[in-house]
Amino acid sequence: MKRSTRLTRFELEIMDLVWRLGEASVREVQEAIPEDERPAYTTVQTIVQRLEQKGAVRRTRKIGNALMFAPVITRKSVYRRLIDDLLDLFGGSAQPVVAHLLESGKLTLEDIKALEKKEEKKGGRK
Amino acid sequence: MKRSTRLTRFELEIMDLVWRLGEASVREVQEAIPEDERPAYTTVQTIVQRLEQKGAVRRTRKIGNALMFAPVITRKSVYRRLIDDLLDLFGGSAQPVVAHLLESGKLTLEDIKALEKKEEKKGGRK
DNA sequence: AATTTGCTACTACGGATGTAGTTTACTTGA
DNA sequence: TCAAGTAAACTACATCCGTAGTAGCAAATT
Repeated sequence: MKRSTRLTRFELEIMDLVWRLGEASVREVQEAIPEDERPAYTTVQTIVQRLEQKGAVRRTRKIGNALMFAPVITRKSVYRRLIDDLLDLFGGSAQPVVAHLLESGKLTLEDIKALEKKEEKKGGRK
Repeated sequence: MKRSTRLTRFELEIMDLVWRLGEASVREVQEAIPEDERPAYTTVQTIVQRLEQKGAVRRTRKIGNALMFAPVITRKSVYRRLIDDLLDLFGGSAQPVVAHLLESGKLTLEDIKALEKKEEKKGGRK
């Protein structure tokens, strides 16, 4: 399987919107960005084009004279890539990452317990 | 406190070496890179210079005609920044990150149990 | 002292990224 | 049908990053 492309921060933000909207025009994506940080229409357009080149979204149809775009890659695959990249930086070990999360209070023991349960359930079959 | 600078992948790799060496010349850093992926001396030099500009390392002294460099920022602060950045992409929640780690087998329940213990010990005081 | 060696400083350059203006083409309302 | 409004395409551009060459100075060696 082809290794999913690496997306930049901004591309990620746009992808997030496309994922949420399911299918959207450039204009719709742009207007989904909070007004106080909304970039120019053409900026969003450029990013969407780049996402298209990277195979992250595709054109679905045309409404009026606007093209509609839909996601091609899944949130999961992108997230996995992000995490894998981070792990590489940490020498491949996940433990320090979790340790940091705990330390900074971003993750609580309760969170972990909840996840454990979920994981245990899944663990058996597979 | 000033927000620590964002380092690139390559800068991170170089920092890793500086941290490990404690104090080192550009040449020493370069030669600490595995031969098969060792970049040109001047490439490493450029990165070290950029790290210096970013305030990540500083010149300590001169040995012969070579400058020595030492880390200014800590591994911990950089790691924290990396993780915080990742969390931002995930909307600030750590849970999906850990869920992914578990799912991909990068993290086992044993790892978590070990971390839990460590954290519980620390948890009380603080 | 003169030559060689090694290091620093400076310069360069292509591709990626964030940001957006301009031109062209299509749609739709009057 | 013709103008007004949008949207797509194309072009632009500064900055960052990875990568490295070159010039010049300092140190060591003969």
